[in-house]
Amino acid sequence: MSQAFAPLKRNRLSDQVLTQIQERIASGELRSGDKLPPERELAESFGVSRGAVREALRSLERTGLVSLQAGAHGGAFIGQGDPGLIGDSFRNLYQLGSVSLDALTEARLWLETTITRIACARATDKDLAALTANVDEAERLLLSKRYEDKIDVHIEFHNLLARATHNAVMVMLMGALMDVMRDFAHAAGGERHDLTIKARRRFLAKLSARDADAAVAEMTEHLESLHVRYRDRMKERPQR
Amino acid sequence: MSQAFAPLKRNRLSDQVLTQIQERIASGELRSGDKLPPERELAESFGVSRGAVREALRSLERTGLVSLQAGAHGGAFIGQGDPGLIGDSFRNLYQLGSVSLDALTEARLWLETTITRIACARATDKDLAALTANVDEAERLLLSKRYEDKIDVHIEFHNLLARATHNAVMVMLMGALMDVMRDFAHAAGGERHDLTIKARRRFLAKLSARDADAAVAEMTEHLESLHVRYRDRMKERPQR
DNA sequence: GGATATTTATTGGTCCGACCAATGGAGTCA
DNA sequence: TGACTCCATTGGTCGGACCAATAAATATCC
Repeated sequence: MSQAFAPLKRNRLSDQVLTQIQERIASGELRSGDKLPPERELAESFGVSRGAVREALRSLERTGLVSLQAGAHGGAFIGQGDPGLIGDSFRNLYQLGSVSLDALTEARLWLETTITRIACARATDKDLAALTANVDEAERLLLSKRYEDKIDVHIEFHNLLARATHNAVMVMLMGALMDVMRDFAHAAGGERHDLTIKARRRFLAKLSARDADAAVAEMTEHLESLHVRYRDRMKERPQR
Repeated sequence: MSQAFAPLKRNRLSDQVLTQIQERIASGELRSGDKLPPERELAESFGVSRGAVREALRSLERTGLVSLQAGAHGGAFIGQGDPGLIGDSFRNLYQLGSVSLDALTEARLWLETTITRIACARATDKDLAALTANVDEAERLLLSKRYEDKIDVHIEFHNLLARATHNAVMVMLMGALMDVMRDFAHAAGGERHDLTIKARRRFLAKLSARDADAAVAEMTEHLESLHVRYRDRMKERPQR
């Protein structure tokens, strides 16, 4: 059958510079902490203008691949990546209408169910203490005016729970979804945080008892009611 | 208590331009498909040089927020985001040593378990047909020389399974993890694909019968053996 | 001598003004 | 009518200048 040819676009010099540096990172030739030559040198060895090099570096910086630093011993240093970019991606996809709120909350619920099960098996005393401390903090903030703070503490609970799986990727995935959720929460505002806190204390009891099914049931119920409430709120707002 | 002040760095003009455009997208003022003013105009209204504007646009382009297009009716168009960026983020995090192979495969296994359960409940005949067709294709390719092709077909199986959840976010998450897995597979090479195909046929039978527990068992066993094999292979290679 | 201020070299950040390259529409000619 | 040519618009590149941050080297002062 006839192959569908790729549209091919790669004519920009700055993209070629970008690609070449990326390849050196992928191949392991450039590693975290290494320093790239100065822009002027790069420009010369690539045979392009400094502007082209800068655009490439700007792209790399945006992806967390390099971080730029001015000054005498500055330069373009290979970074360590940025887990926050995953959340940014989702945020953008949502803002641009490529994913729906429903899909996000549904996925989050499934993810959190899994996380709860794993956390039940793996959570250390330290993890449980951190979760408890978080709920305590939330309770302290009940009377606070700044509801952004309150929301952030509640969001953090989910991230702490993910951390109890002791799996870095899971922490990142959950963190990414919660980043988007934070936007909603800030926009939607005013939850019944007192009820949430009570639910979380019950949840933590189940978790401490290593009763996975009961913990999942508690979590599911809470999240689903929250989802319904968000959905109602967002309906009243202009869709973008 | 004393607040820990943020380090603050935002002095670059190009970053301020970037931020302002991003905010207009976030606020919904700029939507998918809209066109930004020409670079020269932007530069004038921001009161900065064209170079600064270009660097900002380059950043936006990298994130899939805008796509640049030369020519008479060209310009910077607001895009729709790029789901592939999530996979890129993980790839970078791995390459730069911020996440381990173990964490990735473990998370993938958990994710795939969830996906299997959901797919069992939601997969349509069309989904099942697509999965079957994929395995057929894999069988046809058994004798092929190009092992990259064979691997890609095998990878695609997991993406198709994720699609059977009918949740776009889940598809993206799985797709992201599989992107990284593809790199490994290409590097590690030569699997016993004939065995994999047999396992998948058994798996599909369980899935068609809507027997979630059995399907999960089949999937888990296969993935775990795969994981062990990868790990052994990568040990022989220089770690980066 | 040692602490402090100053200079200086390096490197990213910005600007300007020019020209090239792609592209689609208007105008032209057969 | 239809194919061709020109041209205005807009991104892509260039180079060469200057500013700003930074740390090391140097000079200065007690």
